[in-house]
Amino acid sequence: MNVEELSGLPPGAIDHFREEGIEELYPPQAEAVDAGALEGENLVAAVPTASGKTMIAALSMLSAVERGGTALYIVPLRALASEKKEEFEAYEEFGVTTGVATGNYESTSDWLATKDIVVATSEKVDSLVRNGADWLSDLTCVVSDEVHLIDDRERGPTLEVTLAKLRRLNPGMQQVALSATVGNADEIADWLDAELIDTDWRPIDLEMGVHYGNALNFDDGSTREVPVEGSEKQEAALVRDILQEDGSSLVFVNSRRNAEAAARRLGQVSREELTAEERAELADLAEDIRNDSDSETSTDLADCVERGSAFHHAGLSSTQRSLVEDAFRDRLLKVISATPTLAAGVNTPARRVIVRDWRRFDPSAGGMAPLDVLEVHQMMGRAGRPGLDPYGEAVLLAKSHDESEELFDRYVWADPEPVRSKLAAEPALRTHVLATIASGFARTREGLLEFLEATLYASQSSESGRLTAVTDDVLAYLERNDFIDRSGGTTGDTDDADAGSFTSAADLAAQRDEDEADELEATSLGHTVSRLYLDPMSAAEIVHGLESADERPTALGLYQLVSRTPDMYELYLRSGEDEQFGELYYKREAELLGDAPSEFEEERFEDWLAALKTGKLLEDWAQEDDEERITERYEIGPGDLRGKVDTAEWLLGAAESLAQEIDSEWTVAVREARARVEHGVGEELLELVSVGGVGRKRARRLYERGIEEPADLRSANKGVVLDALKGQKTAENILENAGREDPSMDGVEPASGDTANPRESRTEGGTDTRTTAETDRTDSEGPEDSQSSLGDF
DNA sequence: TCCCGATCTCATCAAGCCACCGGCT
DNA sequence: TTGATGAGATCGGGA
Repeated sequence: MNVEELSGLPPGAIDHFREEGIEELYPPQAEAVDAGALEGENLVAAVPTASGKTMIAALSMLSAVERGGTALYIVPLRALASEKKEEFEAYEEFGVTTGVATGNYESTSDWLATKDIVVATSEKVDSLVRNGADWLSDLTCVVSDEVHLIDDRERGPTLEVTLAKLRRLNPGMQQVALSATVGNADEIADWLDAELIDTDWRPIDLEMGVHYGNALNFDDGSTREVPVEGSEKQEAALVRDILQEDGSSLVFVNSRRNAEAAARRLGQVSREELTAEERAELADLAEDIRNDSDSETSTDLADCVERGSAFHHAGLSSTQRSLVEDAFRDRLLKVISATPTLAAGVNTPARRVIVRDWRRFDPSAGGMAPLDVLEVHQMMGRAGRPGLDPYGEAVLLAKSHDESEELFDRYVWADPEPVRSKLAAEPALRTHVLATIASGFARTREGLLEFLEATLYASQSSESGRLTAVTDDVLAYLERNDFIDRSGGTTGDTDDADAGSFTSAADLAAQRDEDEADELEATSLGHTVSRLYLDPMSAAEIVHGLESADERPTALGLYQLVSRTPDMYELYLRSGEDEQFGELYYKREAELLGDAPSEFEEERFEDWLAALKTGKLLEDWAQEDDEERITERYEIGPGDLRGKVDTAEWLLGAAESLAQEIDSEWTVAVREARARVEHGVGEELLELVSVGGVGRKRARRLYERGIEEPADLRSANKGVVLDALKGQKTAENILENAGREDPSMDGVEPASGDTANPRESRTEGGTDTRTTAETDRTDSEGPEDSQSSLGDF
């Protein structure tokens, strides 16, 4: 089918596609058009990655816009949201506008309402529903990308429930679901009342194979000699082999450490094939990586990159990740060793994909557990760059003949697992039941169960009792913690004396039969929790913690509190650290909020200490320890640090709202603790840091020179300011942001704080320029050198 | 006898990351 | 309840 034949698109769209080089539709795309993509029909497209799924979505959305509607595109990751945004923004040339809504993008609902296409993460959409964004009920087309993630234990239920809610809000809207090839795409199509497009078709061939010994055996029976020389690893031989044909490779491994080690080794291989020009470009790239953050991870990465090799995992900062991804797409980097982050993220195709580790440590399985077929296929699907490679190759590594056979059976010939809803689990329902009640989708228990009937879970499950049972447990939990009221029916103990205690939901299950016909209503607290997007269990923990504080909580106390909620990812204790943090615990026990578990409840006590570790990390950050020091001390990457800080910021923001809600007297303490994490500064710098352009380092330098608040910036000696801020441009910007009338720095010389008297160098008449003798610290060092490191306790 | 690389032993540790609000290191 | 890694110990060959 030729693009010319398409009808119902905005004028200019077809020209745009042709300019992009699109003339013919791929078969799955043509099939989608035949199935009514342009006429608002529901579709499920289960096709391999890079087979033009986005085009199917684009055609549906554009035709919906042309009919006067608006479209929503739901993605699983922020990074994908930005990627799609870039892609859709090109439609502006024919008048179709695009906006993005994710946690870190601007998100005023009014602004989004003006856009034709909105790209958002599933959580963001869920949050928008909870906060009652009106425009959501005007949607005429919703696309969900990577729907197979409904299978995910943590995040799948969110997508599932959100889709159900959007359907309820807009009964007539078009639903388009894009999925990897999965075992039961037909079930998903049934659930969504959609036409199914299920195909293995790919724009370029994918050959799958297993390397064993000196040979690479493909699924079509062909063989290729790839000898392993000396003591080198299989992946090294495979990377060299394809590199000699000027092809790139992607190596998937099962841990960060393995990714880094492999990248280091593969750098030996890739460096041999670099041109002088490439070396120079790589050196620049390495420099960018070093500049992005001070940490061992960055240095290691930069060292690899200079040789044309890189590693990629969640410990990298997002900047570093995109630097690596872009350079790989530009063929500058020859090989990336990655954890599964890369398979799930933005598009980074390679000529050859090597899945080195097909097992991953899984404590619940008691050892190494094989990866899902779906996951391995997702990695293999990264092989082959359309337009660049004649075909893609996906290779598994075997160390024995038996393993080779096993890998063929298990992954090459095998079909992916079916997608199964994970909704009927207590943690998932806890949050979604509350949200469903709070946002008015259900007002009674029956209404709630009826709503849940519209989910994939209900359509898949044969035993309907389970969902009901878990729902009842969850309702009891929510009521006990004062998030919902049940009236009309028999309500258990209504005085809520134990609102803050965490009675297990199961304990209360016994009373479920008594109150079948009751009405459900979220309490004011419940509404707040729902809107804040907190797990109710996190909220209960925070509320309880705040209520149990007799004195103003310290920052560490609050940091540990939010760190022990289920919404914070755990930082595990390494060997020996239980003692280290045990000591810290005894030293600072008084600061911690709520009841510590007994030391004899080993597991819970470990969790408590792990939360203390995370809390301490946040405290270090808020005491201006620098990145390098923290990443080293806690053995984490810059990406982890920023992730923790980000999450803490969010949770403390939520905690502040909760504190207000329960009339806690510690609201200000929470706000301050939050601001300190946000900016990574001590209390005394909070004022300064509120000025645009002033971060933790600049604030500290200004403060050391006696400039302690924004007002001081307006009156301070310019020479001193320039000395603190180095760059003239920076200094001018900051003065302007601080509201200074004459921010110009023309002709101003830096007045070195410790040698010259700032008042002499210029007569601006700063009010408070008492420079101190302690200014001479290096920028990278925190001010608190006395701040003990962990080893010092 | 010294030095350097190869080999062995042993302890250690293990994927990912979305969400409030509002403004920007 | 697995297995790759890396640090440190040990070994061995060449000069």
